Amino acid sequence: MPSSKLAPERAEDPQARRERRKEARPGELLDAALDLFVEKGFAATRSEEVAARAGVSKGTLFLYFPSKEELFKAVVRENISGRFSEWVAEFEAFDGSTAEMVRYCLRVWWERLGATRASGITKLMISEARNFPELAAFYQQEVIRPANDLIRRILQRGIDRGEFRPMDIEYAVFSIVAPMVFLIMMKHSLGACAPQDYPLDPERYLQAQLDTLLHGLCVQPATQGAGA
Amino acid sequence: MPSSKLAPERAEDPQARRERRKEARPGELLDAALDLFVEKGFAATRSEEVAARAGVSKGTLFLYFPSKEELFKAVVRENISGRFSEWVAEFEAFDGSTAEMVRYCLRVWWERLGATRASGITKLMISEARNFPELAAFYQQEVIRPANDLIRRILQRGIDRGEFRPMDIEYAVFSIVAPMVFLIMMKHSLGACAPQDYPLDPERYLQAQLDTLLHGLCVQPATQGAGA
Amino acid sequence: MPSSKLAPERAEDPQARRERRKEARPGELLDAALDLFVEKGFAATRSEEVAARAGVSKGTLFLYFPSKEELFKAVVRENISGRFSEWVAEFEAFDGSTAEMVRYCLRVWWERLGATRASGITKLMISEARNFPELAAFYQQEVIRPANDLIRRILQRGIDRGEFRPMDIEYAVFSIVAPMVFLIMMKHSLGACAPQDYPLDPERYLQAQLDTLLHGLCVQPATQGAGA
Amino acid sequence: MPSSKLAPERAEDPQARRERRKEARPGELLDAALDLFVEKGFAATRSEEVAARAGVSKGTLFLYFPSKEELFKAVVRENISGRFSEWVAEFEAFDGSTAEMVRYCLRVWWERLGATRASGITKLMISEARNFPELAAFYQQEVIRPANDLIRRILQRGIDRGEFRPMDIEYAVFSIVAPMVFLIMMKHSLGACAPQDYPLDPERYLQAQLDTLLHGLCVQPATQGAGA
DNA sequence: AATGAATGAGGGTTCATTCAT
DNA sequence: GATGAATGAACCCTCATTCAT
Repeated sequence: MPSSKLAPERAEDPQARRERRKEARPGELLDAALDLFVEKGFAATRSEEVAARAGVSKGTLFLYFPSKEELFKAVVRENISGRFSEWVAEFEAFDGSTAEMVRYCLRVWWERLGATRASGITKLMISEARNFPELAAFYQQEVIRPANDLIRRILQRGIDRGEFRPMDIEYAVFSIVAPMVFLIMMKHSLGACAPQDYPLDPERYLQAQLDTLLHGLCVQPATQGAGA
Repeated sequence: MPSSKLAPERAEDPQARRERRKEARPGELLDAALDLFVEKGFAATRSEEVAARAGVSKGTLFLYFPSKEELFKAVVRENISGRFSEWVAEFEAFDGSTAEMVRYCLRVWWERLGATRASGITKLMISEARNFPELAAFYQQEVIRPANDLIRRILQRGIDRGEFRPMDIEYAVFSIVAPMVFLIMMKHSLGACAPQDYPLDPERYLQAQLDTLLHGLCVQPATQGAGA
Repeated sequence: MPSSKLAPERAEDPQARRERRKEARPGELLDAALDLFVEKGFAATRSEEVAARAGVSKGTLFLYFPSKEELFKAVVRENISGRFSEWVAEFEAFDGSTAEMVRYCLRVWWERLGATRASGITKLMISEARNFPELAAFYQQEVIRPANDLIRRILQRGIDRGEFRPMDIEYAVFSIVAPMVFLIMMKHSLGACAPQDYPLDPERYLQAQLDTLLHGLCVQPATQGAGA
Repeated sequence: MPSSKLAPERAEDPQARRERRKEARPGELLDAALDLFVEKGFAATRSEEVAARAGVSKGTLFLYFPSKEELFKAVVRENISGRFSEWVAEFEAFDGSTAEMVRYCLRVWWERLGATRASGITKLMISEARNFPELAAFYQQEVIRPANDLIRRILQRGIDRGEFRPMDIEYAVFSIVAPMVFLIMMKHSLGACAPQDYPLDPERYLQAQLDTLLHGLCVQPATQGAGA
């Protein structure tokens, strides 16, 4: 009877497959839930739909997650994996100009996050933060702070090397973050609703943002703060 | 003893009070609805709660607004789109440099929208767009399109007058929109959860964004697109 | 002040008109209610609509009729005016053959009842009888019994004069009543819904019913009851 | 001591009982719905009441029928239109004279529909048609059209075989339909209120209608249309 | 008498959650 | 563990009825 366990490489017997599936269950459910939460928001996602997409019954979902809220929390926590350390290292080894670094930053961000399913987490988090304050705190700590730190260091590098003008670094960080967040929100919300009204081409968008970001709108560097 | 307080100007004509109430009702309901929609989202806001907060019964709400969706639209019109024409006129009469115009734009936007409760509508709409396509379309038409048009015209003016460098206007619009949307999202989402983690001072934020926006990060206006 | 009452022929003063209207109110309300009850049934008729059609406010309706049910009862009672005595006299004076009498009966019925708004009462009564048993009893007594009596006498005359074959008079009455009731029901229900599906021409309908009624479907008078 | 009653045939497999219940549910619900629709009308029948009568909760009803309208349609299909094909086949195989066919038609109709609870559907439909146009259209298509077609063919057969006189077939159909509809209306409307006033014996009623239908009232087949 | 703003009990429908199997 | 039938609390919206004016 346990012979099947002794012959792992042979044709799967159903018992074994079942065991493996059992362990995979939570992951499959979280996967399905991520998609649906991102697409429809927390309230509008039906538990049954999550279960169906994961290929199990409604009851099973509640076997693994005691409530829809807990499922949501698990989804977010599961998907906020800090890959920041790796990126930080990358940027520390970066060699070019800081302007190039900023360009690289947005490009990399888009490729590794913005364009992937993970961007849905950002959208989700921003949309539902008020309903899940503990998650929001978690997200703040795990994602936002490290990201801001990284960007802050890039800006500081630019200033230190005389490439960037002096600036209010703390808030200038948002000059880089805002375009990214905005793109994600568009992609997952209004842009997903009526694509014809938002023909948002990410490449072109990022290019335009970078141009503004690095050089501003004005022809001549005007005296800062003038007229404000 | 507080009789003077009870009849301050003249004896209230009860008919008049009733009439006043009737005229005040829509406003009171819109007020309550705005608060609740922003606080809990469209779907999670119960009609009865809106009515209760306005001090009337459930049925009364539907005397003034035929459905929850129409109530939402009325909230949007009352707080945002109904005011565009006035703002557009203001900008058409604007006399200074286009850089000043952009500064003025963000400042006015912040004072009249961003800083008010109405800004919650934007957050709400972006969060829930996918669940309410009809509302999203309405918002797109009534708010987003006019706003984008206005900004596009400002940018065009800058270019025409030789104040702004040539640019991809269609997408440069987002350079102005993104900082505003980002501020709103922070204010109503993560920022509303843990204000201590986001000591976001709007004035300082806007100042920093404007600096980047107009002059970019770099010391020297680099050749556009170079180094990318 | 009461001068207006003394000068009835002069231009109406509003007070007088109001007085007259006041007396006409119940009738106008019953009138409006009849139309709507016939058209939409009791449950689906909204009180406010009745009031509106009568040109008064919702509140006024309840001034005259304490509830929708009472209004309904009043509508039916008001419209069941027995004009039977007059018709009975007419038929007693009838001179032609009894077959002609039957033809005359259906034609007269159609002209004076079936084609008029009064037919709505029949539809209404049959539709709502179960919900208003007292009205049903009233209708039975005031309308159905006299009508059946009249028809029974016509049939008896035919038999007595050797024009009609012997028959189960009590039930043969329905041979005349059924086509009339059926026409009314069609006219006010399914036929009013999808006229294109029921191109019911009353004249042609009555003609066809009379043909069957008087001569039957068979070519030869078969032996009665054969094969049954 | 009544243990034998508790396990009459064999020990119930609980799974089997549950399965059986699931399969029985739609039927039980349709049953309850038929009763209530007939008794109170479509609009006045509350979903919860249907569920309660079937011994389930409100929610369960909507597990089996997506809406009250669909429930009604299912009731009609279950009780009327679903049985037409079988009846049509019966008539196509009919061998006797067409007069016998008509007699058979009314008798069968009475036994299988008129005398059953399902006849209430007809009354209901006629009473409420104007309020539920979609249901009316459904009923027209699923019930009335097939029934009329069948009757039309019977009449045509009579004419073709020289048994029936030439006639306005389209309208002669009503000569057969009207007595049936009338009987139903009496049974479910006025007759259901005050049975003592309507001692309507269906057998005798149908016999009398058939006599008139086949042979008319007159002793001699008069020249058609004469005297009108 | 007349008004019409306000009420609030329902009714159809949804869906997270439970639990017998 | 897994299932999915069943539940029932909500939620949006309607409309007969009331009552202050």
